[in-house]
Amino acid sequence: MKSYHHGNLKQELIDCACRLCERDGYTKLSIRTLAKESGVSQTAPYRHFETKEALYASVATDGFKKLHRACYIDINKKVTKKHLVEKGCKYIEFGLNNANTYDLMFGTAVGDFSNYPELLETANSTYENMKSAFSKLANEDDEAIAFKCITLWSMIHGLVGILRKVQLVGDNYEEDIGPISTASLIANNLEVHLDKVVSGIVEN
Amino acid sequence: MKSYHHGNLKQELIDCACRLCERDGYTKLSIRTLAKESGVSQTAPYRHFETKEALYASVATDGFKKLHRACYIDINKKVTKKHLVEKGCKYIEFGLNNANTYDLMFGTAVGDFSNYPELLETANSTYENMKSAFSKLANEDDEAIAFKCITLWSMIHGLVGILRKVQLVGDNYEEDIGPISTASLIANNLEVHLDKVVSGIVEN
DNA sequence: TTCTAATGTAAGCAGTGTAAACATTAATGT
DNA sequence: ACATTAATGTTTACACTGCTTACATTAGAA
Repeated sequence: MKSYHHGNLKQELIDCACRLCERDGYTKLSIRTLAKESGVSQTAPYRHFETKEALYASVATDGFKKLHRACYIDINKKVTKKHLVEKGCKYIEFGLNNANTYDLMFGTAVGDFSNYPELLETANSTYENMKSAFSKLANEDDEAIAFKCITLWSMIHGLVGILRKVQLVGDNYEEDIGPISTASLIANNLEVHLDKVVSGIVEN
Repeated sequence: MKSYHHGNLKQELIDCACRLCERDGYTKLSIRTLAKESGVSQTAPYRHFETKEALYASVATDGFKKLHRACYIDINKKVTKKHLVEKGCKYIEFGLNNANTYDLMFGTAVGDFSNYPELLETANSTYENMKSAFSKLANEDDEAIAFKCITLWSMIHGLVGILRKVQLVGDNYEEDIGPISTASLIANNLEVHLDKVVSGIVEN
């Protein structure tokens, strides 16, 4: 005997969307199947998400929250280079292990974050934390710090993209030391690799 | 008096698709409108592209060709660090100026390049050229070179992604030295920035 | 208890990718 | 030169999509 009102539909839709997006990729997600999954009519989701992009924004927000948790550096304690390396690894692991969600977060499916304040704020919180970490590590002006942030962030972000892409490219590029084996090599020695990268930035 | 057969439909479809993908983003492209644009029936494109993904693959291939042209380093002449910096800039500029095509090339719209031999080959040619450049620059074993390639590539690729994303994130994040202004600063001083990055890799 | 806003449903529109059956024409082998 | 075949085009149709509109139910405020 189910009641007319669901009671907790919005959250259930988000949870379900997160699961399906990560499992099948966000392009495969349809509002209709999502509604069916929650045992509700086709158009019910529109009471909670004006457009599909808004739904995507919620999934992306959830992703940024998880990313933030995985990479958070405690600013109250002493910050070391080791922290940045370690959390950089976590970031990359998140990107590789949640590839489809990562696409949603950094792709163009959600056009302008400004339209989704929570998404904007959550996305920026990761950046802010990184910035604070850098400012704890060395005494520099804001511009220099922001510069280092963007640099490290782009390196980490790029590594996620390339490692994924190179593996997607498939097996029939069978050189002895092809990009695939090299990528695996890096992926399996992330810490070593990141240590060099971070050193280059910190000791700039 | 147009004839039943178009004559050059495949190429026209590709050209048109490239244009529309770059203008509106590949998600907005539909096979039907593409057909209409070429004055041909809705299903005619399927004689030349088995699926929409195959069409995307053609657009991506075209993109990689352009990218390759923009970044090509002549291996027969002496290769210097300056070349890598310069071509790295070209790469980033390509990514920023052809953002939608770039998404198609490095996103997940085309799942496995192995299914599209020309795409695979074209995509790898850029990598190969970079590898050759590195091997000309210093005498090292293949693994070390491949390593440097992936490193530089991921840094460049990441910079494209972050610079774009940060700008997408919008204006209402109005710190004095926020990520947006910093990103612009980097974008406007690409050569300086890349010089540091490349130096770090070359003099590893 | 009444009224209103929030949340649900039903029906339907315009658009999509793509499959199947058929039409026309270019290319090819004898 | 002509018949056959393969390539390339059209028509029709299916199942699916995001989203709109009009209406139904109900929770919570007045």
